[in-house]
Formats: sequence, C-alpha cells, structure tokens
Amino acid sequence: MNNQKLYKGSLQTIILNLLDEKGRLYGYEITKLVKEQTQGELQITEGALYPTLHKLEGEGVLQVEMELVNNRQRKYYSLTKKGRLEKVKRLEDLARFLQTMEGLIAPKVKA
Amino acid sequence: MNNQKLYKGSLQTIILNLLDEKGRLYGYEITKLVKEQTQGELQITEGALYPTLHKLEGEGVLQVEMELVNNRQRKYYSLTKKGRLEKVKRLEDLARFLQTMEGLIAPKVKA
DNA sequence: ATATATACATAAGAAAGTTGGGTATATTTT
DNA sequence: AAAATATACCCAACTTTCTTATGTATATAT
Repeated sequence: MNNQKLYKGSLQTIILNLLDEKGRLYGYEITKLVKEQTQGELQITEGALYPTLHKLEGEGVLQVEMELVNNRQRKYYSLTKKGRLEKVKRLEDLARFLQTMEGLIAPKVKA
Repeated sequence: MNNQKLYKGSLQTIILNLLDEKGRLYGYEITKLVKEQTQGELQITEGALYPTLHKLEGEGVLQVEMELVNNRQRKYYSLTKKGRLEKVKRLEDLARFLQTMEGLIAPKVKA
C-alpha cells in the first residue's frame, strides 16, 4: 500500500470491471470490496472514489439508483450500455499495459 | 498507445530499470529505446522525460556526465548508489502492483 | 533549400489523485 | 449514558504527473 502512485490512472478501470462483475454496488461498498480483494494492498480513498463515480455518471457510463437501507441513503451504481462497451475497451487497454510493463521490467524472465 | 493514462506513475520506474540494465543513457536515447522495446506502445514525451530526469538527479538518484558527440551536447545519466537502492524498491512496488491488478481484473483466469 | 532527425529545455494547463475536512445515522465499546 | 467506531454520502485545497505547445541549435537526408 505504499505504491499508490502506480494505481493512478487505473481507478476507473477497476470500478468498471467490478460493476460488471457484481451487477451493482454503492460507493462505500466498492472501497471495502477492493480492499478485501487486494488483501489491503489497494485502499481507494473516498476523496478519489466519489468524484470519479460522479464523472462516470456524467459521461453516461454509469447509472444510479437511490435506496434507503437501515435509514441510510445508498447510491447504487451500475453500468449503462455505453458503460459495458467502455469496460471492454478499458480492459483491453489494461491487458496491453500489463503486458507491456512486464515486457519492460523483466525481459530476462521472458527470454 | 491510446492508454497513456495507465502509464501515469510508472515513468520513474521505467527509467531507473532501463538505466540499471544499460549502464548509462542520454535522454533522447531513452525515448527511442522505450518506443522500440515496446513496439511503439509506449511513447515517452520529452515534456515528461526531461523534468523527470532533472527531478531524479536532484534527489541524488541519478548522476550526469556531459559529452560532446558530433558537435551535439549529450547528457548521459546513470544510477547513483542511492539510485540502485531506489530501483530495487521501485521494481518491488511495480511487481506487486502488476500482481494486484492481474488479480483484480482476472480472478476467473486465476481460479 | 527544405524537411527531418538529433538533442536539449521550459511553461501552461489538464487529469487524477491525496489530505483533510464536513454531515448524518447506526452500532459497538467503555 | 457517553464515547468511539462503522456506515454512507460529499467537497475543496493542494500536489504530482503528465500533455501540449513551444523554443533553441546542429546534422543529415530529400
């Protein structure tokens, strides 16, 4: 969790992928899920998450449903049609990025 | 080369690793090498590169030797002792990051 | 003669985070 | 009962890192 710099740029991809897997999630839930799934390695801060969700919603990539649970307001996000297309593109980009980085930092391992 | 956002945060690591491999390189050479080694996937812009080299030099991670070749000034960069230590740390961080991202985006592949 | 390649550099702005607040309710601990 | 923690949302100031657009200068290719 000390290499947060590297995660810069991948937050949107992570969100799109998670929402595609889970169907719908609310913000707070996303932070907990990611922390759990990465064994604490990645801590998404709320200061980063909420603005990103609003941005993706504004772009028509995400849609929102409000729900009152336990007298607390939740905003459930899910992918729109556009969001599902965008998610495919992002995952392709990420896969290529990961491949490239592995090729760059460990060419000896490959050979 | 349309997923540049993802590379945000990894430029310093790439530079440190390349310099460790090659011994010494000058700036322009780094852009050409990376482009070549990534089959054009990653284009390091000079606007990003030069300030980064200066920053790393300022931190004592890199050292410079000036050389006049073909009547053109080159600035050869190489790792300092501190730089070699820093490089190890950065590569560890990067490896963990890559692992985490693979785990996040392809849990089905792993299982 | 002109365009491209080599080789350095900076500065304005955009993008995407961190940090540090704030509000409100529910649950757990002291 | 009071205090602390967890749940659930939000925003604003600031920082880091990169893009885009320049600028300078020499060498080589068209």
